[in-house]
Amino acid sequence: MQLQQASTADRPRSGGATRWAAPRDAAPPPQGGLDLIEQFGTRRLARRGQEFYAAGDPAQFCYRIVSGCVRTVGLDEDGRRQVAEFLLPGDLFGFDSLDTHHLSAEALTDTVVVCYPRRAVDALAEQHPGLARRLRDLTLRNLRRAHEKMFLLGRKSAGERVAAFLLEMAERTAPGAEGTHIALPMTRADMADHLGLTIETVSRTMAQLCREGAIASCKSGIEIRDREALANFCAGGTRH
Amino acid sequence: MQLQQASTADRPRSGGATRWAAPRDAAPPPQGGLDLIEQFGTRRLARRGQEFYAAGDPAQFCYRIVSGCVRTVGLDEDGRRQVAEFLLPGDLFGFDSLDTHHLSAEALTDTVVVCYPRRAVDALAEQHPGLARRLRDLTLRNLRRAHEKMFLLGRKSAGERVAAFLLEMAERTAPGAEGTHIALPMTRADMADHLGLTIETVSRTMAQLCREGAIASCKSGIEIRDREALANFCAGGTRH
DNA sequence: CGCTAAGTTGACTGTTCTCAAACTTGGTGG
DNA sequence: CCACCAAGTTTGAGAACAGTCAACTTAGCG
Repeated sequence: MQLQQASTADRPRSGGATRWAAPRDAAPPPQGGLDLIEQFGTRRLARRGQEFYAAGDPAQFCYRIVSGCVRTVGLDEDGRRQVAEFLLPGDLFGFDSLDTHHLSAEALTDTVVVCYPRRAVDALAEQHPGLARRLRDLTLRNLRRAHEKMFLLGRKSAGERVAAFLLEMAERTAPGAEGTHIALPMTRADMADHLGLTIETVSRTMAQLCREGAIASCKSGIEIRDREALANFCAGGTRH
Repeated sequence: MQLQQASTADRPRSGGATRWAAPRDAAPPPQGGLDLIEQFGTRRLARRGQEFYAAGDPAQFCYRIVSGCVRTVGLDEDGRRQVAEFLLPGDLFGFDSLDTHHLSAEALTDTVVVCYPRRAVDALAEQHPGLARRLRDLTLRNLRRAHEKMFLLGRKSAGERVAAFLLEMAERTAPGAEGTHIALPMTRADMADHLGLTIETVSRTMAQLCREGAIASCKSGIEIRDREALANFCAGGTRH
């Protein structure tokens, strides 16, 4: 399942754009100090289900998503799973590692990434304090998000978790828009393992949100019908 | 409740060592690139309950604990609380912030810290790539710990959470030692808000661990009686 | 067109929460 | 020194939320 470098490699500006590089879902290259690393980026395609790296692997590469969706996953000896994050076009991953990755990263859909050798990134950071700063800020933002997620997992009800998740996905894919279609490329099992619930509870909760008119379910996604109601649900919809 | 700078400030090497600077619980200054910032450190005493900073405050200082114990806390509008971490001598905090702190930090006991101005730390990091690297690694380790905690909160039972917490505290205060006294300077409420449980559940679970002989409770702490049993409890003690 | 994986729904169980009361503990002042 | 008080902790009984098990439906794919 490991990503094949040779077979899917693709020069950064090579003319042969595949359908994965279609402009409508392509994420722009990063701004700020991070554009320095762009010269070392290599474009790659990962098929649905392919693994970018496994937990414990040496951290050789970091990635930026151009199109598609990726999940980072932790697994314990009992087979219990925790999906740390879902990553969308524009998101970076694999930067948040020391010598080895402690989570695995897998493509949820066919995904195009730009891939940077860590060695080059680290060397560049040595010379450019601005880049080093950006990398630290990136990690700090991830840490902040992790703390918010800890709060979600430790202190929120099933309803609040699902509603918060849907709002987050909506915000990330179509900021501010109401009534638009939100793609949910992950399975119920992925959502459950992300939210600390079971697939049945996720399914039931989404059914309830439909019944109450907050969302409508389309195929492989939802539509936000009543953002207000969803946000409300976030802060104690089930609790009295 | 905000920490008073003037009244508690204390020059780094001033002779007037208070009882808080007693050598037996004093943590050594940091090694690696981090010792560079030591020249800017100022020693301070925070009384039990005092706040180093609140969520939303501009991030002006970062801290290293010399003795005592600190908690970082997130609070939401409903009054629900999440204790992100407990910090012990040698631990650093306040480094994991962007412009503002997103958690508050409070002293659990009378605590001596060394306090570094962020402005100086950042400026130093600009000039010393090694320090910048160390700061990023520090944040990365925090992120890794946050991910482990997410797993704990999302996927483990009450028994596993409490057992894991006690083992973690044991490991941090007396690595490898069995039968030693482990201080627990936090209240049951703090533990509950850290583990995503209620005080009653924490209390009941600890009572059960006592009954089973894994631990014994001393005043304001516990003694690990059977590390094996505790570790066992960690990985599915209540589950079949 | 049937196979498999994913999703839904229902009935039931159980862990954890809630509410309430009794019980420690530590500090304060008479 | 002891009584008192407040804060924290323990324990119990019952309720509720989410989990488990199982049947069924739907969707995707050869």
